[in-house]
Amino acid sequence: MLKCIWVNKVKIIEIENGIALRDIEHFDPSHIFPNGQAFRWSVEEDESYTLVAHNRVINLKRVGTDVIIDNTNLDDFTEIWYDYFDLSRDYGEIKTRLKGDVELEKAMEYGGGLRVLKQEPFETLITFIISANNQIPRIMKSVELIAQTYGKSLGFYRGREHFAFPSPEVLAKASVEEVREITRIGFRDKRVVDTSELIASGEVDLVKIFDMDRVEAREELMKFPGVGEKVADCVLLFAYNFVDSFPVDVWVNRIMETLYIKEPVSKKEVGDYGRRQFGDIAGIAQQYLFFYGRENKIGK
DNA sequence: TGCCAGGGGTTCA
DNA sequence: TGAACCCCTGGC
Repeated sequence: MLKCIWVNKVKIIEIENGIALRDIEHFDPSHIFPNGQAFRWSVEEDESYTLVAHNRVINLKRVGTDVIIDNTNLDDFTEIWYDYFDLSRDYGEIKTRLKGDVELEKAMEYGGGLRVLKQEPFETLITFIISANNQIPRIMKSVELIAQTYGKSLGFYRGREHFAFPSPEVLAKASVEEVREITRIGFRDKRVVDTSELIASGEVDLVKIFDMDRVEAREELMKFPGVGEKVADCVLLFAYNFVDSFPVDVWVNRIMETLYIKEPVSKKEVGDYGRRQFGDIAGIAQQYLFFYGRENKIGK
């Protein structure tokens, strides 16, 4: 007899080597992953997405009105993936609140399956330090090389060996020269090792940041070398679930100038505008606009 | 073929 | 405030 549970209005059914989220709305892996919030996923030939996180490898695919998650079970879903995919949040209600904004309506129509992931803080911090003045394919390659070199093997899935992201302790002990040589992260090498050291030594506590308000948490994150305003805002949004955080990169800058502000302004002004305009869900609005704007090259 | 600009920013002067 | 920064890719 296959087990079936309900979690917050979502019906989850145990299937062979995985689970099915039945009739689930606002959840499409092809909107969630290519949006630059995560870097440890890959597209398979059958257009499903394989993800490495929390020392596990899972595979997701939208099939009709369901989302199929392979290589997992009900326990992992309730303990890990429910939070990871931000399933306690009512995206239907958020979309209703954002209605009336013409640009956002177009963006939500385009990327309606987006969700803001709640990723592991250390991995998110390091990957966004690597993202500075970098490009997504290269970031993904570097992060994979870090995992292969310093992380433990998670075994084979779909013919490939996968590796966990290493701990701060392991990365703190790595030599800067070796990190540069192996992972191709260039001048970001020292920032990655030094940040790992600050965490491994206990000088900065990533767990404590969960108890801070957004402004305080942002200041704390900016203590790390390689973390400026943009990287801090990304970590707040994608790891700590501060959905009022509004990261402004070159794309968001262009998109906001083109669709809303109608004149060139500084990144800081764009950030202030976004938070003022979209309030406590600014980060989610940012994700819809980013996906829509980048895929359609708005402002470029 | 080979050169050059530019990229999900941050740091240092 | 502005240049420099690793490395890689796409455009010419």
